Amino acid sequence: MTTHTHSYNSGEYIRVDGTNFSIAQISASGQCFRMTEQEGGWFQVIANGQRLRLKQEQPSTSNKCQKNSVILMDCSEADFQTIWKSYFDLNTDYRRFLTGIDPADTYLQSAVAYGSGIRILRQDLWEMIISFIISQQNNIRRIRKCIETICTHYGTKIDHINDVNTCSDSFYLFPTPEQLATATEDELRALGLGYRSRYLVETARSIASGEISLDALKSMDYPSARTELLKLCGVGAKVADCICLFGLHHLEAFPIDTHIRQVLTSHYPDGFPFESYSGYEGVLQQYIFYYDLNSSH
DNA sequence: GCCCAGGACCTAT
DNA sequence: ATAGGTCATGGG
Repeated sequence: MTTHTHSYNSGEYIRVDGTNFSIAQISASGQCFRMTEQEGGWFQVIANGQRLRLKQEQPSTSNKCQKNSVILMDCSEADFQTIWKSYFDLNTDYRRFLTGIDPADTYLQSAVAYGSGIRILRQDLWEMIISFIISQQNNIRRIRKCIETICTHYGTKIDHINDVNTCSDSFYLFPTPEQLATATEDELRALGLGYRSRYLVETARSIASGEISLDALKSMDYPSARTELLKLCGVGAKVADCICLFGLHHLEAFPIDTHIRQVLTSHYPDGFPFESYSGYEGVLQQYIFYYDLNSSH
């Protein structure tokens, strides 16, 4: 992976080469709900207290393999090195997870080939807790909508002024535990959060009060963190595993939702070979999920 | 109208 | 322990 810095009228952007990384696949993989497609092939993600714009350049040759494409990120070299490189988990070589699949497992081979370019992002723990409480018995489109709603009502507004044409451009950060703890159940229900409103209020207060410590969770191994997360209202086995995988980067967490359960029963009637992929089961889970959700096979 | 969407809680056995 | 009913909302 190599980077090059370029400047433009009011800042600089980074060209990243050789990442084996697909923005579109990450965006569609249902792990990062605040990563959205914009016009002209650009995406944006709001994370780490800021907004990043990014775009994948199509390879000029007829080879459309995204592994070798270039990614543009609207940020400084310093921010890329200290923030975004880690956020997108670009220091991890995913080939070691994907090249050792059992050749006889044609379904998993297909899933891994279909989703090559997906990575497990290193997202904010608190944001993952709330996001995946909202995700239960819900579809991705409405999950995104619900999250944007609580961001605009309880999160900090960030204003950007475009010097060229003086049009304002603003976005909202994900609310802090303290900010969300000011919400009432009735407020959230009025905003369309439904029966999950009570879960959000109680969990926000558990975290804001320190009853459950985010820092403590970050220092725990997977089994301990999972057990601790199950104490939160609205967090069951599946949501706890999503939080462990996406918010704590415990790659051995294997969330079993409706899609995964159906794949396991139809393609692995004798059991999924977890032992063969010990330590990174969750990476494969995400490839199976993406494949099942988007390939329409 | 019915069914489903990255399930969890509550209650009754 | 565990099985069944209930919970909001929006789209197909």
